[in-house]
This record gives sequence, structure tokens and C-alpha cells, in this order.
Amino acid sequence: MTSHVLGKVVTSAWSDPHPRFSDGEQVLGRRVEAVVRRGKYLLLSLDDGTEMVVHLGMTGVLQVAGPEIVERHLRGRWEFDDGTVLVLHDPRKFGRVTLVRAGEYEDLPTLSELGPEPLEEDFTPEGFGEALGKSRANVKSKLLSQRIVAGVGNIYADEALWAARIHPQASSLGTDEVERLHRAVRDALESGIERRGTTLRDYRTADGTSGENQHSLLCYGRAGEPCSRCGTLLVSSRVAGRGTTHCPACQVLRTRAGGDEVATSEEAPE
DNA sequence: CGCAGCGCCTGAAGGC
DNA sequence: TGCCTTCAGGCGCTGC
Repeated sequence: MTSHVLGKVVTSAWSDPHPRFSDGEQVLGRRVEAVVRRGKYLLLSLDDGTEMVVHLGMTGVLQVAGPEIVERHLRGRWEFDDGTVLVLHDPRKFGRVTLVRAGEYEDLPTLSELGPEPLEEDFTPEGFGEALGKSRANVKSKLLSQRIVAGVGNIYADEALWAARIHPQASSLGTDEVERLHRAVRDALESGIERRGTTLRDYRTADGTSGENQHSLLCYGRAGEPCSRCGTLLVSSRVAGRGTTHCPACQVLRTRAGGDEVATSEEAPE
């Protein structure tokens, strides 16, 4: 992506009038000076001191267009001075394009409070444990918040918690658990990147390639199947408003002295 | 102030 | 067969 747009001038800009995307047409005439990813946000620095922030939501696809543009679900289209065309498709409109002054993210609270990049060196077990300890919310909510570590969504949260053998509703973790989860978050994201993403449903446009990580998931989406570590059937529930899968034998909710966690059957019905 | 829960949005899948 | 309901989820927002 970067090499396709870096240093180029936008000679044509169109965006869906929906407020989540309408900022996209304001970048006409601007030159792209840098392209950076932070968590799930893509930041394009422009030569007038603004920044175009792109989030793909669940179903967004940003790609360099081939000879024909698919109009269905088109949310943004940018043409550059060398003829390159960048398009944004997003069937569900969960994505977002926001134009801000460079580095000023008050309109994007999650971006402004984003945690460290999980694969960078400043994501340490010590810092992770400290950040987790600041709140008594359940650990899955904290992973999904983006504020403790960036870039973890529902799939990777379930995978990491399973790998670390931590119950998604645990609210306080021991040092050993923090270290396992730190490792597991890194491993889950590395695995996903290595396999070029997780493609669960076919929302891609005709020339979009799909990822392969869906074949490597050991927990997410496998409710009712045996745990590959212990053979117990994986269980489905809702945590933090999200579909959640965990192993009731490997990922046990411990009762703590304060009584703020209950180990009884919190597993979902059905 | 922190956090749980809701709404956005569309297509796929399941039920009757 | 076809209509209707449910589910999927990232994140901004609301309200407790």
C-alpha cells in the first residue's frame, strides 16, 4: 500500500456521503508524505499538515484498483498523479475515514488512547501487567479496548486467552498469567500476519486475495469441538458483548479471596 | 469517572 | 420457495 501512494498527489477524490466516509473527498490536491499503521488505524500524512485516518472496521478492504472498479459497496476512490487508483470497499460501513490535523486525534478516542504495538519492544510483560492491573474489568474487555495493547480484535483475543489458558472473564491475573498472555498475544498476531490475515466470510472483491489464518485457529469459532489441548468440548458464550469461545477445562475462572470472581457455571446456555 | 451495553450496517444462514 | 429472524463485530456513544 505504502509504495503505491507515497509521494503522490491526489488528483481525484470521491467518497461515500455517509458521515463515516465523507471526509475522504477533502484530500484532493494533497501529497501523501507518510503512511503509518497504528493498531487497526492507517494514518496517511498529507502535505498540508492534515492526516487521513482510515479504519477498515470488520469488512473494509483498501486496495489498489485494477482496470475495472467494482461499484458495489464502494466507499472511497482516490486517483493519484501517476494514474494509481486506490479504492475502499466496505459492505457494512463499519469502517471510517477521518481527516484530522496531524497528530490531533481527539475525534478518535480509541486512537488517542491506543496502547503499545504488540510486536514492538515497548510491549513488555511488566508494562502489560501494570496496565491490566489498573482496572477490574474482565480481561477480554481489556484486550478488545485497544488501550492496553493495540490491534487485538475478537478472534485474536479468544485465541490468545485460550493459548494462555486464561478465562475470558478473569479480572485479575497473576504474574505467570500475565507473562503467558503477553506471549500469547504476540504469537496470535504473528501467526495472523504470517498467514496474511483471517478470512472468515467472502467479503472480498473479485481481485482481492484472502488470508489463510482461519485454518490455524484453535479456539475461535470452534465451540462444540474438542479442545486440541485437552479434548474437552469448547464452549460458546458472550463476553463484552462479543461471541466468545473458551475451554471450560483449560481456562478456569478462579475464585479469589475478595470474592469478585465466581468459578461456578458461567458457561453459556445451549 | 469507569465501564457495561447499545446502535450502527449488511449479508449470510437458519427456521418455518 | 420465500419471507422473516438472528447473528456477525469495531468502536463511538450513552447512561448508570
